[in-house]
Amino acid sequence: MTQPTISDVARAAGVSNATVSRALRGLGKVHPETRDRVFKAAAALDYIASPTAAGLASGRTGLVGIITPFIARWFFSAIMSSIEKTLRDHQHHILPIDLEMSPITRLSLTQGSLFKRVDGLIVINVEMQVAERDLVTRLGLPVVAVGYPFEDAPRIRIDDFAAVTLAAEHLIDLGHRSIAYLGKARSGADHKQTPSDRLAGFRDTLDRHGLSCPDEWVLDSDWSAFDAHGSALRLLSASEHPTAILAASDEMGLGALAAARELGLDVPGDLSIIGIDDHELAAVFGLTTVRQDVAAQGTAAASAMLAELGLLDESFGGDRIFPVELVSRRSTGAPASLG
Amino acid sequence: MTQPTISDVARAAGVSNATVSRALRGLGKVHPETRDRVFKAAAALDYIASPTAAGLASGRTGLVGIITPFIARWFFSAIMSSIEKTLRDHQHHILPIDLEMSPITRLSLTQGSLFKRVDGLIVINVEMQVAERDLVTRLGLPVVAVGYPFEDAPRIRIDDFAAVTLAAEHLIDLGHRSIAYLGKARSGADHKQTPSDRLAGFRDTLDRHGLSCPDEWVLDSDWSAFDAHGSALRLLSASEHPTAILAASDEMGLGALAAARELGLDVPGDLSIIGIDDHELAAVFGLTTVRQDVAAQGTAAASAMLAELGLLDESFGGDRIFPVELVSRRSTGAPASLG
DNA sequence: TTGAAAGCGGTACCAT
DNA sequence: ATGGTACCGCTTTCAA
Repeated sequence: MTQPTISDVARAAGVSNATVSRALRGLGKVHPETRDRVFKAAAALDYIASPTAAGLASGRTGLVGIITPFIARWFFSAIMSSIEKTLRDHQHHILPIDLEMSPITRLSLTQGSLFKRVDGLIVINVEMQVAERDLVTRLGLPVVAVGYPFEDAPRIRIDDFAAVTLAAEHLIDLGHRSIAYLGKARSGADHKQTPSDRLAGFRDTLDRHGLSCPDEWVLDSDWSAFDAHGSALRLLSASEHPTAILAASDEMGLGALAAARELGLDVPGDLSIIGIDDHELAAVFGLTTVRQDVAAQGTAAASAMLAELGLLDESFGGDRIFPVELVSRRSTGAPASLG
Repeated sequence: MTQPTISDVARAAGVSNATVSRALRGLGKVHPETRDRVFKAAAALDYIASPTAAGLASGRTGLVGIITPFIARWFFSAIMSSIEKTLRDHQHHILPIDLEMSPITRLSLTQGSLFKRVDGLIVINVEMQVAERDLVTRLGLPVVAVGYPFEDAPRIRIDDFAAVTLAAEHLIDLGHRSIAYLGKARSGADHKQTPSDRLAGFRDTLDRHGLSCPDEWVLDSDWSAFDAHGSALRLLSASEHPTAILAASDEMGLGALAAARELGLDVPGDLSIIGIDDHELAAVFGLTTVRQDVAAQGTAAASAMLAELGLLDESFGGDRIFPVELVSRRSTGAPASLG
């Protein structure tokens, strides 16, 4: 029940604690024979070093905090999965914080012990609060930002503006002139950079093409499929509705798709729908979208963190903008009025 | 840059380290006036205790490991979100491990430092390997199981067998006699308890009603919507197909729904589809399903862990089986042949 | 109620 | 290449 410590291994191998430590961590400067004895002794005792003790002594915990506005949504769980796997390959663990419904609880990030128990922070699409930035600075914590920028920390992202542009121009090229937008952020959301960039891109593209979009066709959403479904239902039930909907995410696009079918609209005949992301279900339901590679972004974020921690030869830094790509499927086509 | 330690606070408050420690943790046995001085000093210095040092000294890290077969799938990300929030309310953090694609890497759980850095383990729907069970025992780590059982650890789950029974009988009640099943686990998956329980429930229900299901109507799946979509497409393209599909999860049910629409089948006229879970998109697409409350299960799992750690007054333990409920929507109805 | 001091289990610098 | 030995910063008896 009582675990073997480094001293037990040292005694068994007939060497000092220091040597055991070096040998087990592969620090060189250890005679191969000694190294062998140490490994044998450690194995015989089923020795596992205490990460806590090592952390206290070395100042490195092997933990990376992940701050996200949601855990349970497509982009966030997908990127977390990929970050976790990459970090684990380098003996690091993630310590995720789900900000959803925690406007107040964020105190716990600074007051509580999160920041003091991690070696670094990956911040996914949220803005750090003042107290949080202060503490990060004071602790000298390395930060990697995904989406929303953080000071001059390395940043991983797609060009949201360009992604929407791609989506909007796809619709425009098909002949659509009246296009609704689904996914304007509600005020107070923690998650806002992506929503606002995408909306800006939409407006800009319409402008450049001499088109406009009435306010009532720019739909609020909390970015859930459920909420989007309701909004789309309302939009499409009106006497006059647009010939296309650009949804700022596939989850919302799927909500719109379901709404259209529910109302008996032909897609894309009566209504074209395009999303952004390339959610697994977009392919399944034939939703046209602008694809981003989330797993690659996760790997990049994790690598950037490892680099910040000096654990990688390569160095990252700066902005890494991942490409996006139009994936044309069955939910978009020329408006029937043209056909 | 150099952080204040407990000694700095002690000095500033004119008391000993021990008193600071007690005061800050609210351990009673501290004079209110002293307590005040300590708090003021701590605040003035922006003192935050080192969790690592506290962990080493106390033997408790405040970390709970979460072992799951996937992070990026509906059930798993949803329950993780809820576990994280509950645990965080009690000053604990989660340390998730994504087993997906890591058949070998599981070594890292024991060899690597996961088990030695957590106070307990929540194991979600995976079977622990021998080395893992051994280590858990040796370390005396408390375990809470979700779904797949672990020795006599507290267990949180729904009755998968009953859930499928509910789904199958719904179809049978509607008049279906030829029902396909989607979601037989492929061999080698880490995630298997739920798949096998659900399949068993399906077979049993059919038996009890004197029905049978040919092998080619029991479809393999890795439980992704994408894979299910492909299987359903194949099934429904055959010259003769069932009047209903029971999908072992909503993600798969949605895949089947998309396939049916793609082939121009009327749902539920030509084909009824029922899922299990009540995924957000099930409501959106009108998929009939058997609902389970994942957030409640997450809260329960977290509470059970806190109880195991002696941090809660109430005690959990034993099996907690959460209720499921049929949610009838538009994807199921009587088979056309009856109408 | 408070303080002194011995750990907790490693790491890393300084010698040798 | 190896050993000695101060820490790392907090918790927890044991005494006072």
